[in-house]
Amino acid sequence: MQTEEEFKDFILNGHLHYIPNVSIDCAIFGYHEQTLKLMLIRHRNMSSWSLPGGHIKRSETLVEAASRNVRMHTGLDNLFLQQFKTFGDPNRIQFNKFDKEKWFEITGLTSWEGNWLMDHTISVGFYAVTDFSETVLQTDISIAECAWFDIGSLPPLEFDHSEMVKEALHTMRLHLYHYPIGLNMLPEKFTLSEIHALYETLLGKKLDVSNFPKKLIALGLLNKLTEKRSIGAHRSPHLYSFDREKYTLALKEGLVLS
Amino acid sequence: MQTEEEFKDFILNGHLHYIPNVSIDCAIFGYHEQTLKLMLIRHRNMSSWSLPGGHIKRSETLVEAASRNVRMHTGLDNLFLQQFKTFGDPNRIQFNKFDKEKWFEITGLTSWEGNWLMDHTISVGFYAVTDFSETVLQTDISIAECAWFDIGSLPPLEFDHSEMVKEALHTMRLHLYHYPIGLNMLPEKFTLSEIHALYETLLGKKLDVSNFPKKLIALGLLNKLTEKRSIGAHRSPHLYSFDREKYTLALKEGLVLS
DNA sequence: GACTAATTAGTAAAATTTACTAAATATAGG
DNA sequence: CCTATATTTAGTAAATTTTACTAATTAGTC
Repeated sequence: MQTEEEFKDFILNGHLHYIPNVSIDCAIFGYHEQTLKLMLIRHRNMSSWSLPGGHIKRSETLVEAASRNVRMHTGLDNLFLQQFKTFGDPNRIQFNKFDKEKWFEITGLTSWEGNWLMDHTISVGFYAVTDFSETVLQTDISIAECAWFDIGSLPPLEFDHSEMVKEALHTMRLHLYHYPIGLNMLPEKFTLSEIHALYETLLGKKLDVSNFPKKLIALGLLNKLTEKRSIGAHRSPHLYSFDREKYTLALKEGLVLS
Repeated sequence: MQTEEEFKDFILNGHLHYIPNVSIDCAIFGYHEQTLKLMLIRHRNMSSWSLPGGHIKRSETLVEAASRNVRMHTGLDNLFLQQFKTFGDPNRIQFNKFDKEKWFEITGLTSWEGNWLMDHTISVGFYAVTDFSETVLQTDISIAECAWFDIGSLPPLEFDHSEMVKEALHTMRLHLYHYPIGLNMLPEKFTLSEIHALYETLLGKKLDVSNFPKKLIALGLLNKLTEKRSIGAHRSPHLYSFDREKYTLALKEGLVLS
C-alpha cells in the first residue's frame, strides 16, 4: 500500500479482500547490545505509538497474515512467530477519539458510520523474536514512523497495546524455558557468553556465568565450531551454531530449561 | 434462544447484537470415574458433533462470551476458563456442505449470500475444566443433542474442532504443571488418592503412588481436614480441601509441579 | 483375631542443581 | 619477553531435589 489511492480504496472497499471485525497485532522483539527492544509504529493519523498490525486477507491463515505484517515492517522473512493471546474487550478501541477531519480528508466521507473498519474489532496477538541487526525498518502510506524502543522505556501506546506487550513478554519468557526461541535473536554463529547475556536480558535476571552455559550445552542443540572469536586481550571463546534439526524437533517437542 | 421465532431472528438480524466474523468455541473437560470426558453438542441441522460455541455479544468480553456459553450448556457458573488458541484458516468452515433446504425451511430465504453468519469466521478457543458430577446438560432451539464423550473415543467432529480439541488438551496438560487447575475437577473435599487418580487421568501417565501426593502437599495449597472418608475394608484416608487464598495466588503467580 | 488392601510416613540411593575453585588463554603493557 | 589482567571454561564438592523402595498404620472382611 504505497499510494494515496490504494489507501483510500483499502478504507472504502477493503472488506472485499480482508475479513472485517478481526485484526492481528505483532509484538516484534529484537535484541541489541544487551537490551531488549520492541518495534513500534505510529500511524499517520495518530499521535501515539502502536504495535504493528493489520487485517487478515480472506485467503490467508492467521500466521500468514502476521508473517506478511512482520515482513512489511522489518523486511525479514521466516522469523519465529507465535500466537500469544486474542483481545476482544468491547471498549479496546475508542472510535470517538479518531480525527473526523483527517477521515474526511482521506475518504471524502463526512461520517464513518457503516464503514467496515469502524466496528468492534477482535485482535489476535502474535509475538516475534528476531535478530535486531538484520532488520531494515520500513513504512507504507498509512504509517508515519517506525522505530525500535527499549522495552524498559516504552512510550504510551494506543488502544490496549500496553496490555498486549505485557502479555507478549510474559508468554515469550514462559516459552523461553520450553522452546529454543532465544536462538532466533542471535546471528548464525555466537559464543556462549553472547547467548548467556541474551538470556539474562530476556528473562531480566542474572544467570550463573559458569553453570548456565553448561545447561545450554546439555540441551544438545548447539554445535561447537572449531572457529573462535577474537575478543581482544582475553582468551578467545569458541563459536557455536545451533543444530537446525534438533532445533526444529525441540520447537515441536518442547524442552526444559531451568 | 428457545423459540423458532428467536432463532430465525438471530440468523437474520444477529449482527446487530453480535460481532460478525468472530466466534468462540469451548472445550469443556469433565472428569468422572477415572476417565476424562469432553462435552459435545450436535446442531440440529448437522449430522456430526461439535464443540459448543457461539458468537460474542457486542457488549461483552471474550471470556464473558465463553462463560455465557458454558453456562448455557452446563448450567455451571464461575468455572475455570482459559483461552488457548485462535483459529482462522480460510477453509476451516466449508459453507458449501450446509443444507440449503433446512436453511430455506428456517429462514424462508433461498440463498445465504450476504447473511452475516455465512462468512469467514475466526474462532477463539477456550477450554474449561469442571466437576463432571455437578453439570446438568442443557440444550436450546439450535441444538439437537448435548452429551459427554470419553476423550479417548471421540466421534468425528465438524469444522476444525478435532484440531481444537488436540490443542486444548495440549494446553490444559501444560497448564496442569504450572497452575492448580486440577482442583476445579474435584468436589470440595477429596482424598489424596482421588487427586492422584485425577492427575494420572489428565496427564495420561502413571504417577508414583507415594511421592506424587507428597509433591502436591509440598505445593502448600491443600488443607488437611480432620474428617476422613470411609472406603470400605481399608484404612480411611484423610480428606483435603484446597486453600482458596493460596489457590488464587498460585493461579496468578504460577507454580512448578514435576 | 488373622488377613487384606489401601494410606502414608520414612529413608536411602540417585540425580540434578548450585556454588565455588582454578586452569587455560589471548593480549596489553612494562 | 614476561607478567598482569580479564575472560572462558573445565572440574568438583556441597546442597538440594527426585526417585525408588520399605514398612508402619488402619478399617474393614472373613
